[in-house]
Amino acid sequence: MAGASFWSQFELRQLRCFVAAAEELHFGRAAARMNMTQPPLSRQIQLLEHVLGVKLLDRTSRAVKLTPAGRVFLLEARRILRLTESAAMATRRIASGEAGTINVGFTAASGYSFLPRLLLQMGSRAPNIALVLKEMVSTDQVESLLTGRIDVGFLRPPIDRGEFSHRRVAREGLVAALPAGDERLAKASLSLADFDAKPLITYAPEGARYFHDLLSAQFESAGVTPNAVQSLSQIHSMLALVRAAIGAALVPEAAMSLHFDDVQFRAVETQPAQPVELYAVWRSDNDNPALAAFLDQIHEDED
Amino acid sequence: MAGASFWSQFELRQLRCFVAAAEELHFGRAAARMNMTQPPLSRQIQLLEHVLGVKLLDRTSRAVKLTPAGRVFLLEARRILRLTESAAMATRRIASGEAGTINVGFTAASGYSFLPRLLLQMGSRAPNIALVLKEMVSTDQVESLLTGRIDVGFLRPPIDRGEFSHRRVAREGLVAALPAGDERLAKASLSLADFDAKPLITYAPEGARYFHDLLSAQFESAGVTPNAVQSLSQIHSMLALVRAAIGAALVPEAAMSLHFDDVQFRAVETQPAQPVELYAVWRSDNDNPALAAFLDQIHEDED
DNA sequence: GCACGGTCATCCAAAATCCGCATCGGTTGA
DNA sequence: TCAACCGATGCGGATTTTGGATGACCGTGC
Repeated sequence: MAGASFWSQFELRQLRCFVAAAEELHFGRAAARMNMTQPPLSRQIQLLEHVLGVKLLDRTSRAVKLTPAGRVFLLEARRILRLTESAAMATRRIASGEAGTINVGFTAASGYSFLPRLLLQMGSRAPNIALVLKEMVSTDQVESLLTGRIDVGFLRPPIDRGEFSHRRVAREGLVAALPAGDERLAKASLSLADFDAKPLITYAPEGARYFHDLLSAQFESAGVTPNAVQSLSQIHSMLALVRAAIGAALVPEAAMSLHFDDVQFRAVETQPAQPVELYAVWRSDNDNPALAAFLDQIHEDED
Repeated sequence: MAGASFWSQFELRQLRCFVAAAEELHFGRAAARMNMTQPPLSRQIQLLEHVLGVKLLDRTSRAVKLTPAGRVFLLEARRILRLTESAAMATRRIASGEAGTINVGFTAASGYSFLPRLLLQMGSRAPNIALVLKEMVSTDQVESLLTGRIDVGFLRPPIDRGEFSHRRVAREGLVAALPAGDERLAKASLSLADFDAKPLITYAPEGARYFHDLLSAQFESAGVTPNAVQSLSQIHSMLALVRAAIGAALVPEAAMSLHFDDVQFRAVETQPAQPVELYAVWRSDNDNPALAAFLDQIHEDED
């Protein structure tokens, strides 16, 4: 091979040598600062100049001066070196979980109360972890967890997949949403019997399987049969129908943060008292370091 | 020596290897792209990971994947490499004179006509050369040239220093500035005799030595003695006095671009016809590559 | 179930690089 | 004229890097 020494690119070592020399304007002192002797420093700078094809330092035996091109390159070199430092720092922070990005899936209902609290808490305790929120129903969350589109999902049971870990993050009770003028508003709290044979807006089994099954079980074990006048899957749509006095609805407590004119809420006694559960679910083999820091912030006692 | 291998810093070669591997997600192909074999590429990436203290690539014998930290570092690495390219490019352009910065000194009078034309021309023919303009009198320009505060000065003769090079860039005639109503306005052009014993605003020998000496010599060789009613060094101040009908003034043609109400100009015949000279002056040992490109744009025939 | 192909890590000898000592050439100031 | 200083260069030795051979591991297909 003819020694085609094509080093068309310089190295950071050369930049560091050059910056030291340009700042000291003295090869000996620059070499001392770089913990080496003067000859190798001279060579590194010669190499850099050769790669660039540009003379950076005007050196006489008595004085070292920057050329105009050297002045410009000094600024660039300092910027590059700063960038390498910050890149290393940023990457270490990502790896340590101190900073990072987490893609979060959540159901509409969890967005009413749980998620805002969580965001607030994350903002103060882990300000460098960015959360990318994606609203999707529970089944889509499972799919997205498997493909890695989200790191963690907030969803309703059941969670069956073996490759998932999960943690219950919230429990809440049911409340009745009643239209203005409903006679049950006179009571401070209701029992399931108060809904027997009364018009009730219920959950669609396809779009809101969890709430549908939950209410079905509750009413069955209480021996109560409400009059299902309509079934929907979105809570805010249900409240709109309540407002129109189509019937009552049973919604999770968190939905009380949705304010509708002429719709009022009353506690409902159930067995157990807080039957509505929300789980955080993530892949056990998720390697996002920020996820651990995130999960540290998720505890049920927050509710 | 205990092997205190403190390499707390990575090298660009490692970044290039990492970017190749991260883009190919295959060590063999990445090595081929880097014109080397797979083992050294593996080592470079291991070294990089060791320096950062962060695992960047998840490698099984079947697949290579970026870790979250690796994804972030890939962006940073690409940015650093882009920056090195553009830094080299920019520096080469500076060195070739294609781009750069030139500090330019100029006298107030040269700013009226010559400098605007020059700026326009430079803007179209050498758009990457930035001109930093500093107005100063000729003596200050000489001082600034010596200390390097300006690369080139536009000034009046004499230029005596041996370390300077110079080039005449403009010659122009003298014109008379006359107040409204002056009887000499009836003539199309004047001779120096028209100023004999008439009130004339002259140049101060300290602040405007060149014009003072020029006019003194002109009048003396013509055998004319005007009545010097006032002496100033700034042309626009002189024109203000002309407007107030204090007297006439002799100014370079370029000053005609200064418009004063009630001040009109008439050509004045002199010997030679264009006695006012402007020179570009620079240090012969100035190493600013942009200066050569700049001087290419400076020719007397522009006037 | 087993052989095979593919992939990345490791080992090791050879090559390349880098370092530092000694020295040179050129300049400055005494 | 000489001594001191500074950066460049030559050269021998230490260090690092390279690349072929090999190993370990894992899917795949027969």
